[in-house]
This record gives sequence, structure tokens and C-alpha cells, in this order.
Amino acid sequence: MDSKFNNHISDYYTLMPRKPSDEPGRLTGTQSIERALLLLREIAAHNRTGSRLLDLATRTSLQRPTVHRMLKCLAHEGMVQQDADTHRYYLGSMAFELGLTAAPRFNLRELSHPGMARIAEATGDTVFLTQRSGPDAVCIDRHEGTFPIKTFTLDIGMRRPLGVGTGSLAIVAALADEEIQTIFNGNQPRYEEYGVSAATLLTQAKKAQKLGYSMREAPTLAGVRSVGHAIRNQAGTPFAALSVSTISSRMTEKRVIEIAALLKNEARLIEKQLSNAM
Amino acid sequence: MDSKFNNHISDYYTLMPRKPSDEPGRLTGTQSIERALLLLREIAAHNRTGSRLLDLATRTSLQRPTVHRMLKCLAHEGMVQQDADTHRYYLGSMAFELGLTAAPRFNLRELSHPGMARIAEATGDTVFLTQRSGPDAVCIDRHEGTFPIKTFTLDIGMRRPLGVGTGSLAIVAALADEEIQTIFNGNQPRYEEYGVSAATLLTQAKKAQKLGYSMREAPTLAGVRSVGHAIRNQAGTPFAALSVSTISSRMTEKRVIEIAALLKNEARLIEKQLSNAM
DNA sequence: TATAGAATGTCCAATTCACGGACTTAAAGG
DNA sequence: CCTTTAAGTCCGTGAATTGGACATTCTATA
Repeated sequence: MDSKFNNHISDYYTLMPRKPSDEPGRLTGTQSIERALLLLREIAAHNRTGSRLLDLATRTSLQRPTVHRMLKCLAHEGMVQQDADTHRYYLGSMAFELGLTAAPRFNLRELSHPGMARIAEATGDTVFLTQRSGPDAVCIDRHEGTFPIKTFTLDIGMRRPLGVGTGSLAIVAALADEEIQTIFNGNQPRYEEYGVSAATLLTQAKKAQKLGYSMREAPTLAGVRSVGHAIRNQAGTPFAALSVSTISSRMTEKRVIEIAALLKNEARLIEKQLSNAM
Repeated sequence: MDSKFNNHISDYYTLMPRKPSDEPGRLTGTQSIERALLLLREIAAHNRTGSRLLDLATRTSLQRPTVHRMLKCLAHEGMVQQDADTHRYYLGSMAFELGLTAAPRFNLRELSHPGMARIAEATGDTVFLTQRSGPDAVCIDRHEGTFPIKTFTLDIGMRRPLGVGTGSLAIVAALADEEIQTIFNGNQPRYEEYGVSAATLLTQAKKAQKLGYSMREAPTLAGVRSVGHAIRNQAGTPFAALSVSTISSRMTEKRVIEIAALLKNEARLIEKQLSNAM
């Protein structure tokens, strides 16, 4: 399985097992709701294979009739779905739909939308949202500015080894030094194709660490200059980046600093929303 | 709002209001779960603005204390989330996460994954998944085959007026004639950029209707030939398409028919899963 | 900054609603 | 056809939910 989720943020924010410190603030008057949600979590945890009634009863330590009654209700409402042949239970369409509705507040792309629009508006240039995906980075959104000369260095969905794009570089640079090494070593053979070497990338990453943002000329495309800034999750781990790309003549040193500040500001806002969201 | 959802399928399968014929098969022993789910639906229906306690009580015809107690539980479990400042309630991270988990069984892209892999495997060529989005079609996934000469006519995320790509053409051709006209008329000025005219598209659509699949040489890229087949939702409306693209020398007439059959078969499978899913 | 009005949040006795032991039905295996 | 195993149902009992009444916090206005 390599693209289970269309939503890469799930790599960083996944369904967590209930916190251990749950007992103290015992709630009252909600036993059955708690049990129903426990069931949903249990079903979600085995959604690939589906769950049998008995297994759910065992895993939740609830009585079979209780589980059955609840599942019947949940199925009736569409939260779960039972395979007619195997009798196994899966999450249902309502779970999917609630997820879609909730997405704007949790999904990096939707959450970043307003900020990206503001940057595109302010700079007139094209803004990219890049997300880490293991040893790669994937462009997950792009907003075009109004400036007539466009430099589309990244298409949505494009996946490249970490470090190759400027957003990508901002992500790497924000990682711990040892992890940077591991990544660069692992990707080494792949960099050639993009006209860079792990050594140059390391120098550029060091520079980005000092500045707090990444900046460089596109190695393959002459006359294009980009600035990038990492976005961190609650744990402080960088997992995405905002970047702006335009023709070098528009990217004076002074403007680079301005844009970096803009990016930093919007990145902070997104980080704040992410932490609120949890 | 133009890209509220990262998931285009939501345009076609959205949270439905409870069916009117819900009363007869009254469930027992699940009052509080039903009420909790009713609350979740109500919160989802106003997730943009958030919901106040009183409004939720009114809209669900439940007592305020009851609603409050349930919301406290749902918030504790992460299904809903309350804004600390405004006290408004929103769907929470667990709703989002359950949605991600449920997605493989409901989301077109994830659902199509195995079928696209089978086609890419069988043909050795590149397979595209295209989804309609109003007057446009968007490429939402791509699987590369093993054949060394690749013809990437579509990048993921690429949006073009309906009719321009071969998958896109399959979607249009499967629509009602009057709708085809409306779309072609509306998009007329935009076609020029792609080197086609509404008139040629109409001829090609007519041909596709007769064949049951779309086929053509890429107008801009010489030597590339593609075959496409529409995917319909439960209502029978085409909203997406599978297509295969390769160099013309590999696309003999006989092979076109074989590939069309392959596509049709996989499209059927996806349609079946979609209807099971609901 | 006092005061009214309106909202959220809490408590607990009454009673309804969910629980689960026991039973029935269906499916799989030999 | 019989045995085993799992799904599904029933219903008397008491534990859990309910909701009226009260407390608290926030907002608006003078």
C-alpha cells in the first residue's frame, strides 16, 4: 500500500489510541455514546479487513447483544456498513461524509488555502504548498499570482526527492542534522536526475538553517528564483512548506526578505490552526 | 469558495438529509446514540459557521442539558470541538480521521486504485483517472505502465475544459445531448487554446456515443493515441472516466477494442463498488 | 462599571431506556 | 444430517439517562 490516503496529512495526524489518562475526569450520563465511539474507533482500526461482531465485542469488552444493538443503529444511520455476504462491519458513508465536512479545519491543503491566496495576492507570484512524504516531497497545492510571466516549476501531485524544490529544501533544513544526513544519503542516487548533488544540497540546507528560510535559483531552469518556509506540526517537526517562485529579475535581495517574512507569518498562522485543531 | 473539498467526489455524494421514510422501522435501545448522531449531522450541516448550544437544541428538538451533556462527551472523544472563545461547536479531529479511514471505500481515487493498477499492468501503458468538475475535468490520478516510452499528456491536478482530454471526452459523450450542447457552447471560447473547436468535439462525442468509449489522436501531441471510458454514479450520471494513453504505433485498431473492453470492465467494477458503498 | 438579558454550564431525583442473560436462527464444516 | 460457531432477537430489571431547576459566565447597554 503506498497511497492509501489521498490526504498526506494523515501521515502526521492519525487516529490515536485513547490517551491513558482518561479515567480521572470520568463523564457521566454518556455511557452509551462513549461505547458507540469506542466501537467506531475499533472498527476504524481494522477497517481494511472489516470486523466481526464477536471480535468487536471481545476487543471492546462489551457484551455481544450490546454491540449488536449499537451496530444496528450505527448501520441504520450510515456510520457503519455491514457487508451483506461476510457480515463484517466497516466504516460507512456518513463517516466519510463527516470527514469531508470536517476537512477544511484539519486538512493542510484546505487550511492553507486562505493564506496562500493572501500571499499570491500580495506578491503577484505563484505560491506552492509542498508536503513531505517519507523521503520525498509532494506539491499538494498551487496558487497563481497575477503577474503575467509565470514560472510553473511545480505541478500539483508532483513528487520529487526531498531537497530538490525550494519548499522541499525548507522542510529538510528544518529537520535535525542527523535526519538530514540520512535523507541526503538515501536519496543520493536519485539527485543526479535533477542536476543536483547531496553535497550542494547540504550547503544550501545549512544556509537555509541560518536564514530561517530557503532561497535559491532553480538549478535546471535559469532565471527562476524561489523562497520557501517550513510548516511544523505540534511536535515541532517540519512536514510541509510554503514557497514562492518567480523570475529572478523580480526577486531582488530586499524582496526575498519581504517574501520570507510573509511566508513565515502565514506558516505560523497555519501551525497555530493545526494546534488548535487537535 | 471554489475548492472547499480536496475530494471532488463530494460534489456527487454529499451528506444527505435523513430519508423521510425513517419512522417505520423504529429502533429500540439506542435513543442516545441516535440523538448523538443527529447532533453530529446538525453540527456538520453548519460546520462553516459553527453551532451554538441553543441552536443545536432547537434544531434537534432536544433539551439543552441533554445536548450539552452529549456535546461534552463528543468533545471529550474528539468527535466535536468547541471554540474556546465563541463556545461554538464544530466537527472534531476524530470525525476527520474516521473520514480518512473510511475513504478507501468511498473515495473515487482510492476506490479506483486497484483497477487502474490492473489496467496499467495489463497494457503496460499509462492510465488516467479524470473527474468532472462543473464545466471542466480534472485529472485526479495516474498510473504509469512499464512500457519505456511514456506519453504524459496529463499531470495530476490538471484541469481542462470538458471534452479536451480523451477521458474528459468520454464523460461528455455519456451525458444527455442537450447538456453536451450547453457545455460545448459554454466552453467554446476556451477550446481555442487547446487547438480544438466545439464542432470537432461534437463529432468526436457522437462517435464515442456510438462506440461506447472515446478514442482519438491527441490534437496537440502528434503520435499519441488514447482510449477512454466513462464512470457513472448510482443515478447513471457520468462523472469520471478511465483512460489509457500511448504512442500510436502501439494502439492498433484491434488493441483499441481490447483496451476499451478492459476499461469498460474496470469502470463497471468501480460503479458497482460505488453503489455498494451507499 | 453597574445591571439586565442571554447564553453556557451543572446538579440530582425520577423514571425511562439500555443492558445483557437466555434464547432463536442462520451459516459453515464434516 | 448433525455439530459447531456465529449472527441476530427478546424482554425483565436496574443502572444510566433525562430534563427541570439552579448556578455561572458572558455581552450589551446605559
